[in-house]
Amino acid sequence: MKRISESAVRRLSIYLRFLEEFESRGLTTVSSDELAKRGGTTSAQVRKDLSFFGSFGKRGLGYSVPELLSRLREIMGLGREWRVYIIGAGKIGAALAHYRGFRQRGFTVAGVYDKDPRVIGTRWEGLVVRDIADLERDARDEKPDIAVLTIPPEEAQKVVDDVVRAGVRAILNFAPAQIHVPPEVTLKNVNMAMELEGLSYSLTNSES
Amino acid sequence: MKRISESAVRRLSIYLRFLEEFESRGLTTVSSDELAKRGGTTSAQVRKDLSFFGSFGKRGLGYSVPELLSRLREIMGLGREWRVYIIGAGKIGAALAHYRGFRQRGFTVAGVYDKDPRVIGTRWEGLVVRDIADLERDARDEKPDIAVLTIPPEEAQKVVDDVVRAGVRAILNFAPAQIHVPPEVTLKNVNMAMELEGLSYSLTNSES
DNA sequence: AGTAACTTGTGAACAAATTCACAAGCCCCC
DNA sequence: GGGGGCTTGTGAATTTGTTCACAAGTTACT
Repeated sequence: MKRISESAVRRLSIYLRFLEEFESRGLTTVSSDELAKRGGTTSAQVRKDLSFFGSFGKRGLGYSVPELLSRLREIMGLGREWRVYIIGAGKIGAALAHYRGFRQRGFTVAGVYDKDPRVIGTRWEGLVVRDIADLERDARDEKPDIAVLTIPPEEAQKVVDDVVRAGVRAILNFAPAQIHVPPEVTLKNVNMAMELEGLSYSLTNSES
Repeated sequence: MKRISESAVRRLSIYLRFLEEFESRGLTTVSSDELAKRGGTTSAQVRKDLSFFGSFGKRGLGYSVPELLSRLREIMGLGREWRVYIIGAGKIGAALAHYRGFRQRGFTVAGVYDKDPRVIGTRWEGLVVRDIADLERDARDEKPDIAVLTIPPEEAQKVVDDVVRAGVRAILNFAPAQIHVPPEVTLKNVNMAMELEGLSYSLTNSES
């Protein structure tokens, strides 16, 4: 199977969101053009993205909203529960745990870890904060699917090594650190500093 | 001037971070290969990215850390102060305001807004939370450079329209909503749901 | 049944981004 | 001052991603 680009996967996410909205509004079909307009892309792009996984539409008519929705959910792997460790009992982790779409899409917080002895043992978003020292052992045991890192950058690589050794296959990293993982592990970085710098760049270098 | 790609700007951010680290360790020169290894790219890529703005290196030697650092800072527009409105006095906004790198890179919180009457008027990260209804008027007055949106998706587009009308030229959007802005405004989206879905996708579709 | 109005799916053309590969420059040491 | 060992800067080649453009399928209407 040919590899789809990362940007295409992002677009699938966007289409999914619109389809959810369309469904809740009771619409039954949607055209590539409508999806494109809402998502800021072109209809050809939408069709190419979808055609990668099969042909789900009807010529002359468009796509069936419920069908495309269920196909996309399946493609994106949203049919099942994903168990997530949140490492770093801070504000970002809390925001994530609170986020409606998190549970809605099948993500469950299976454990929260921190290093600070004053925090360990306290309740946090309905869970008891565990000691980060036990992370690897617990992970071997509970086999979470995803680790979310919201800790200071200095400790990030060590923690990643721990969870990777324990078998975690996907990491969402909020620490402003460049993490290295073996090729079988998927790593996504979300870096606010980088986004801000991107804005700073475009504010500085735009002689539109 | 030819346009540099968005991914190239992101890489510049990464190089910048490493250079800061190298400087603090007292290193005076660095090669494209060292930057590449740390940043997960190739030396050719590093050189191409930098050559876009001029030639800062010395053949046989590499790049001078302090010089490249100051050049990159200048390129990225980090020499000055950027005034930021945070819209939505929630956890993500607080995480951002707390983030060391935020101030360090010249970003200052110039105002915090919320809609909730119970929150308006209270102190939040050293500032008094203002009423989101006054947003447009205040923005016309204070002319912030950047607006960070950490509010529910339903209200996001309206708020964006307000700040754009008031002259804001850059928006960092954490709301899981597709926002539309005129072409002269730079918009960056950070969408946790999307990142998680990306992980879900790769966990599902990896027969490595 | 025929026609008009749509919309998909997809090769082919195009554009953008990345990698290759190598001449040219620099430093150090003998 | 010449040679060896590095490293940059950059056109050219390659790979990857996007857009075009159109045949083919579908529905609705007469």
